[in-house]
Amino acid sequence: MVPVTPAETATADEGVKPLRADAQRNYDKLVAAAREVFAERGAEGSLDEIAKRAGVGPGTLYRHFPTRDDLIDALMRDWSARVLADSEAAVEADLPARETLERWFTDLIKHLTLHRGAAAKLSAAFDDPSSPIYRKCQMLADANERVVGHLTDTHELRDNIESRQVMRLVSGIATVADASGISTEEAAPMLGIVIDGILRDSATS
Amino acid sequence: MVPVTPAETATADEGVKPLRADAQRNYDKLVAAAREVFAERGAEGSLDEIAKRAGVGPGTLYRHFPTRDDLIDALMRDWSARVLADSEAAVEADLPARETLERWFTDLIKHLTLHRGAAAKLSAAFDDPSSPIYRKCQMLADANERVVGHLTDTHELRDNIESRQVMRLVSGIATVADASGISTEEAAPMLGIVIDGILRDSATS
DNA sequence: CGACTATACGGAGGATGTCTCCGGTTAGCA
DNA sequence: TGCTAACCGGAGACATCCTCCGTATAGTCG
Repeated sequence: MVPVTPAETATADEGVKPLRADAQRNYDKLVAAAREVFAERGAEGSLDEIAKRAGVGPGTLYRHFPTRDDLIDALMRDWSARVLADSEAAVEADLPARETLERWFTDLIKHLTLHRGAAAKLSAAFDDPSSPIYRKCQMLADANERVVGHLTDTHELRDNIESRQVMRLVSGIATVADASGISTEEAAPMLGIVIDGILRDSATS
Repeated sequence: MVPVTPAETATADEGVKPLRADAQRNYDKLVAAAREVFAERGAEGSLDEIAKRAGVGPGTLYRHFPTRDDLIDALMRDWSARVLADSEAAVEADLPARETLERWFTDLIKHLTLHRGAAAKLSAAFDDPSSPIYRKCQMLADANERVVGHLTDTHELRDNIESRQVMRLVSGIATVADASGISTEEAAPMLGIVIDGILRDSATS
């Protein structure tokens, strides 16, 4: 089990005391248990269950993670890096605009549906700076801006397309797909409409 | 307080016994209380609180409405009629395609965000025939099909646009707008993208 | 009108989940 | 080895969902 400290999460790495050995152990066990439970039961899985499965009291869980979102935030550590990588890959592949978008949006939805209920949580936190996962939303928005911005620079998108709105739109698709249990492939037609809606010269089918 | 019986909800009106007078009274009080609580606290408001506010025991609530969605269904009685009317009005206004869609989508979002959390519930029930509000989703889908189908008939949309997908897409926008607390006006750019994505000759801005 | 019965009421209480408080424990250090 | 700040853990207060069943009453029939 790779030790993962809160320090790694913090933006400014200064001033964050290292955890005591036992605290670090429990922290890691909690994150692992949370990953399990959220995978099984979705983002609304029981927190006491997570504590129990980590072999730890509820108090310990709440000390490390005051809110549910703090816990979700913690288990999205490496997630950010993957999102970033995918957005860069999409730009660098240098495919035609349509394919770039198809690829990136598919990735985006994959990341948004990390587990059941995740898409809804991310969507909700998108405009709420006080949310513990707000930072993750910004990551997503930045990654999306990288791809959309690139296509804007090459004049392949209509004028006045804001990446923020595109981000919201795709979040919406992910949320609906997640909530109604339809697969990523089944969501493709919706992505197609959005792509047609932002591409400049989108040949009338 | 206008008496509203479950009979009015049922599709087939045969075989539904009329309620006893006291039962009818409680039914109405529960619907009124639910309307209040859902308006205040959203679709996740406490059911016990609704019972209490109706001056009725929890048992009575659960007898009339086995699930939360049955209750939500009940207080959307006249809602269906309004949705229907708006879709017909949109078609009959006979405006240019873009304006027709702008108008209809705005109405649609208004109906989907009946109260906080409603959009998410409707989105989730869209593909779940066992849900008590599935029927309401079909209403919505039919109304949307009326508008989108009309524009398809007049060849104003791209080929292969399925009204079902459009419906999902707009539900997604409504869900995100609701969850992140952005207003209907702020959602307009997203609707614009969708409209551009389905209109045949959508001039590149 | 009085009695009978199907129907409906209501609230006590079990099950589950969230979150806190504080007496007891232990890691790290001198 | 002993001290202390940091940490643990679980009892329990509180909220919410939902059920069960003894009690009450509306509607009906003689």
